Amino acid sequence: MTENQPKKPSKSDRTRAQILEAARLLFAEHGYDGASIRDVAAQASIDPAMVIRYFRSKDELFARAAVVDLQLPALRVIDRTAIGETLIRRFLEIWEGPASGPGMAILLRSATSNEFAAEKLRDVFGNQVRPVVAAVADPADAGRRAGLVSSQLLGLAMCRYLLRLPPVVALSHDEIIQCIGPTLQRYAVGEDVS
Amino acid sequence: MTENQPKKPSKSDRTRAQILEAARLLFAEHGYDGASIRDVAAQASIDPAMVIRYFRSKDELFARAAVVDLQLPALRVIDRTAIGETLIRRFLEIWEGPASGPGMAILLRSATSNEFAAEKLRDVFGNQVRPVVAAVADPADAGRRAGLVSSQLLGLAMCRYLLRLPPVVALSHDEIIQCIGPTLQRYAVGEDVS
DNA sequence: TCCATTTGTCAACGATCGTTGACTTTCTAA
DNA sequence: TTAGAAAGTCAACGATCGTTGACAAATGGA
Repeated sequence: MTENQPKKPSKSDRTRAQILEAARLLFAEHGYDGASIRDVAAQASIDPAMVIRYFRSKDELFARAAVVDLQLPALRVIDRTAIGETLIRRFLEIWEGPASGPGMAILLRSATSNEFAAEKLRDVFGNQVRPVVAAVADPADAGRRAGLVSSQLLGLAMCRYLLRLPPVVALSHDEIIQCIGPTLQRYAVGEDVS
Repeated sequence: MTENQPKKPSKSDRTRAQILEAARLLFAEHGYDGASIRDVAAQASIDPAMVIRYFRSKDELFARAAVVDLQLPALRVIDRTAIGETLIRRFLEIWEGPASGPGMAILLRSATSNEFAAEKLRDVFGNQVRPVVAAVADPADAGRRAGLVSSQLLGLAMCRYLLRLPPVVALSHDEIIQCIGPTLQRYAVGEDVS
């Protein structure tokens, strides 16, 4: 036994990983409807039947592929004077950093026409974004404030990564931080946001 | 001849209008892929073949349905101290007013997985939003400023009308104007937006 | 009234989709 | 070495899709 994992070093769930990686790539690029199981199989150089064998259905495959962890809890101990800049910096890491996967792209790409993706995306902002805002603002306002923050971040993602609006794509990281950061700051802790 | 139109008072392009209305409703609700020609035909209480007869293909039907006129040119003569509030008020009229159709919803619903819709949406913000911003700001910055404005407006539309994020849905018109207006104001003419 | 154009109906086509089951190959443990 | 499980291959199913063409009904001007 070449043990390093808990129980199974297991030979070919590398196939499983290949399928999942191919699925995440294609779902992020073309959405739930636009990426067929046959496309995923071809991308993974494998038989379409194997996709169903490893994941029971396309829905289940999508559910496995659309996993998002923004890793925001670490921001709970942040000073409220820099929450806006911190949020937008984390946003750029999530979308363009090497570590984070295409989870958010997968959700956002399909959320407009797939109710499961939409619900999952609502969960992300309800369970991951909102707690962070609640930690720096009056918890009674956290809902609205997190919603405002989400509207700006989601719109930026739409314009820059999905719609690829040229002037938004052209923005440098510093420009984004300088332009969007203050907006998020105001949404999160601004006093004029009733 | 009961002439009022140029040539044809024409009896049954009311059918044509019925089909188009049904298509706009379903495209706005379920997107390009989610609304089939058979669905549109059923919604219009008509045979699926008629949809193809009146519009040559589903693509052409979508192109006819996805027509958007934000009617922003009237804003060219606006004082730059209230451009933010003016924009967000117009936004609410477009999305919730009785006159405006579901054109924007149609585009936004499909733009993430349909390249034609994406290109059309880029056109809207390039040919309709950008000129307005260019009229109140340095034309050299108009591209970036219009992009920022678009990111906020598009994100708000996503959260409120498509994703239906509860805290964003719950916002009143006055709250939206109070929260989003200053953001748009800063994006459009703010001095710290390089 | 009659004929031609328009308008609508119906069934089917080819393609693609998710999914299934039978089959063969490969690997592993006794 | 050999039996059995695991991994992979293949063809096909039923459903849905956009689209087409043949045909019937309705309409309207001569």
